[in-house]
Amino acid sequence: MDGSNATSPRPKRSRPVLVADQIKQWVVERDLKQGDKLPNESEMIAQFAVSKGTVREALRILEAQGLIVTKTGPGGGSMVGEVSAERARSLLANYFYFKDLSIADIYQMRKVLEPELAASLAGSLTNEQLDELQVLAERHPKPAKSAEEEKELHIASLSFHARLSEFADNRLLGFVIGFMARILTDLTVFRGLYDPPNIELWRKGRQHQLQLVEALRRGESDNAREIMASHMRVAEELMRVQEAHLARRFVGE
Amino acid sequence: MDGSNATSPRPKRSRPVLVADQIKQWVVERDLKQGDKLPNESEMIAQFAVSKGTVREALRILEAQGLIVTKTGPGGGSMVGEVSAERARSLLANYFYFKDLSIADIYQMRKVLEPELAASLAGSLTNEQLDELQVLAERHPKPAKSAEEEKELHIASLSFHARLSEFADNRLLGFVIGFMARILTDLTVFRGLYDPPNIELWRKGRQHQLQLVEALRRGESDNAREIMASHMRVAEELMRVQEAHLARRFVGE
DNA sequence: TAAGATTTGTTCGTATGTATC
DNA sequence: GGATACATACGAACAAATCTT
Repeated sequence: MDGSNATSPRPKRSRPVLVADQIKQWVVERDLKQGDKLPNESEMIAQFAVSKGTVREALRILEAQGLIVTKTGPGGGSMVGEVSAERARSLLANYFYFKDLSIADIYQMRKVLEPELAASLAGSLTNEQLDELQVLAERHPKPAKSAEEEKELHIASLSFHARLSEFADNRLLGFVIGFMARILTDLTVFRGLYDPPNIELWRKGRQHQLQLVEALRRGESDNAREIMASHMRVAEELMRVQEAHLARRFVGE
Repeated sequence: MDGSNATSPRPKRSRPVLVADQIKQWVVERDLKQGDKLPNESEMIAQFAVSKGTVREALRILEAQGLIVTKTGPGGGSMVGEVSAERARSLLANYFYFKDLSIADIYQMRKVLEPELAASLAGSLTNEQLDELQVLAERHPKPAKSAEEEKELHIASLSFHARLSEFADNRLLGFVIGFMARILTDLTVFRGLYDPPNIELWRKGRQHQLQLVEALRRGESDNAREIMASHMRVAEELMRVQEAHLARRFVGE
């Protein structure tokens, strides 16, 4: 589950984190599953011989990591909870907050991972899933006329990839791709990464997504891989141009 | 930094997490960097008009995510902290705790990411770094004779990859590879993924690592990529055999 | 070394809120 | 609606850690 297997000289752990570790250990030892209940506060107070406040701080620690959820009322208390994908993405985004990834970094990975995902999804999606993807790809039939429209276009395109990543059988592959889509979305929202409009590239990008859905529908694995690879080359070009533009703005003013 | 941008109907947030969000916002608004100090407990109590216990729970939430560190004594208090790579790996591992990734899942990614890393590292490492990698690769010159020795061998091999990942310029690529090395190490430790000894494959694996260091030293990017690709094929075979063995043990007894 | 100041760490008692029956 | 079982929140006091002199 965790480990918290830090290094040697152990910098002194406060009682709440100690209690949190014990609770984690308690869960792992008993092999508890999602939804299984933990002892309530008063039992923990007795069990660990600490005060109410300390137990509560320990529970908040576990809650912040998404490991437990807590409900009030009779039959309430804490139970083992599933760490949601959204929470995992947020926690990981915190790690990269000060690392400032470049567009090039992200696309170095997208270029190899997205085609891999496309290939492994060919022929394994339901018609419902394929139709949903098609709807996502068909949005915004008109190329963007303004920077604001281009921003929307960009976010829409990323949501196509985000949704695709959720269909992955390989949860690790799906998570990493979804995480990158989220990072790029954040960049698009927070920074000005959406102008100037680049009609020709967007047209190609939309065509790629539609072609990809068709290839997936027909179960053409290699074809899907190749289409996605092309799509990534276009998308990278689009982002690269905008990154350069952004840099120019910063320097020029 | 975070977002916590959940979906619409908002399931009711307790006061500590509310305060934690406010503190986060406070940090982002002021663009605080690592090491910058936050207000102390009593100031926060006044600022947010909540009790000491509530403030402390909020601080534990942020601490659990690695966002702040807290010290006692004069000049103490909370400050913005760097989320360590180890903590980020632990938090992410929690997400995958119930997802049980297969060996195949992990190697689908390693096969494309590790060669990419190797290629991008060629010619950009210092002699010191290269020597350290060589030492790691040269450990265990004798093939394993027992299951226990094979386990050590496996962990040593993974630590080579973990160290390599820390040298990556691309922090995202480095993190994902390091995370996979950790997951595989955990599997090796917790489950019995190390016998029977497979001498021939291990010999090949060790040769690959030594060849890789040489290629990196000479700055041969394509060569490094190809060696790592071979290495991954061997490693996958090694793990695949052991996974089958493990499955047989579970069924057979 | 020792004393004092500062700030977090921990406990306890009490009261309030909330969901279930 | 009322009783019950549980978490939530507050406030005051004391303990421990750490810096300064």
